[in-house]
Amino acid sequence: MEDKQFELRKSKLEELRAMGIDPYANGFTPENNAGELISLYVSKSPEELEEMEQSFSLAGRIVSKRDFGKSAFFHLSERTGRIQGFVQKNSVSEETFTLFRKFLDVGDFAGIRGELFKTRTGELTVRVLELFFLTKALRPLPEKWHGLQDVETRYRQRYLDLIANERTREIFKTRSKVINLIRRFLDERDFLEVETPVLHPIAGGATAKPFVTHHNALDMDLYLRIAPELYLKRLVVGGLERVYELGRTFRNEGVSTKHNPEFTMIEFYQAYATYEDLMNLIEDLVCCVVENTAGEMQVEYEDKKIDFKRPWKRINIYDALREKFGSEITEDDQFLFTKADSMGITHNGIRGKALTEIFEALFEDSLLNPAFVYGFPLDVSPLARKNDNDPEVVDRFELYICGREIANAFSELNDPIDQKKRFADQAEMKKKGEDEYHEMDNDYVSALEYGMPPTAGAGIGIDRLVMLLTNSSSIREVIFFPHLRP
RNA sequence: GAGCCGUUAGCUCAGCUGGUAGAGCAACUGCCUUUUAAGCAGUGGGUCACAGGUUCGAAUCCUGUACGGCUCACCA
Repeated sequence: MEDKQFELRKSKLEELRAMGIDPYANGFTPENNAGELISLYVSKSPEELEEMEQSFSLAGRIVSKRDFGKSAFFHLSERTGRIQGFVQKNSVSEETFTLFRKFLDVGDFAGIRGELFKTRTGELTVRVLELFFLTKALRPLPEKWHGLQDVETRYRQRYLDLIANERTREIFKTRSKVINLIRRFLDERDFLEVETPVLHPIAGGATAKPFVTHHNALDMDLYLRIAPELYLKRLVVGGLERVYELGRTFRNEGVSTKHNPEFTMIEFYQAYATYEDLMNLIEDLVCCVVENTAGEMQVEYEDKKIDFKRPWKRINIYDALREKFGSEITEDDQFLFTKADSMGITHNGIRGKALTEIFEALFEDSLLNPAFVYGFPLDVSPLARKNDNDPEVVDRFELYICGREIANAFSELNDPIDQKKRFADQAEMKKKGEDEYHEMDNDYVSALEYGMPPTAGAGIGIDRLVMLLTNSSSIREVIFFPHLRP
């Protein structure tokens, strides 16, 4: 049997139609909003409000009702906040009063017109003079005090989560704000926002497994992008010296509290800059975002306190490892691989992989406050420029906050011959079973052959940044519709 | 992919070592013209995730499946 509350609300809807009232009426345009009325009039005295004789109109969802028989209170919720309304038998027509009492349920949308007054308890309230039925909700809202708790329902029916839980609304407001701040920050510095393909013939720009899709007319497989990097750098070749793209990226990997198959990343590229310039830029950018969302330079995350105070620590991977194990770790392959094996690290004989994995295993968790980790080995950085002093490492860094990688950046490799060789080396590894390694991208190499100015670029994981700023322990809390099994 | 935990009314949750289902909110019917978790009296509402099994008897024990959560693995 169909649910009773649903059937009842449906029959109310039919009755409304029979009475000539459209339960999904259009055309009511509110002239005011709750936030505005509260900020303008909350401090007025009851007498001042009484004298005003001004009428206001609002529209929103009815989120609570307290019925006294001949009068009733309710709360109306909309974009700017919520405000209390009061319906009195004497102040409205018979029809309106019945409409409110018998037909308007919690969850429905209504428009109201009325005047402001203060209740005995001092709450600013709209005395309803006219009521407009806007939308019938056929299903009841989640419970009023506990809200919606069930995690699965919160993710699958995010609209209910947003209706019921203030915190969820705040998280997503912060998310929007973060994105907006980043755009403004880069726009002010003369970066150009661009859009590059999501469908790639070759999945490049990162070390990750791609989603595969198929173009029917061309009868060819295409990959959802794992990074926009190689296209953005083609634009730098084209003379767009400062570009950024903020958008969705897809990686066909495991799902966890820190991984969603589609996630939001910003990448930006600046010609005539080095990775060190980008450390400073990212410090500026993240601090700007933190200051304008948290309001201070410290952020509570889980049981920790993250301090964004500058300057941020800069840690060299090789130095850190030598300090821990002595110089053998970087000079003696035997020592390195034995160490890696003893720590249960899979490296497949790739030096750089062993080094970075050992570093991560040992130091990642200790990097609470923002820290730039640099000195990455060349063989795990096929798109980064070689360091001028040490050809085994590249001019690359990662930003860690709270033990998590938030950003990755480097001076770009703009030597086409070196790039071609790096791709070839990667393709060689790929053959050996490292299937997430790059394949040869001749089209990109030929772009470099036309000359890319010295450039540095960075990618920042927006979801992870928002997690830190909203004290969210799972990436699913900061993505409206996270990936779940259907 | 592995381990652990969970799934009971629209929502939030109880339900003990097995005896056939309970509360609050929501809903419904009354009463109530300043409440805000309004109040009072009454009523209805369940394929206990699904499928098997054990048992005289299963929400409860066992097995499997689905979905979810956490941890680990994988992974920028």
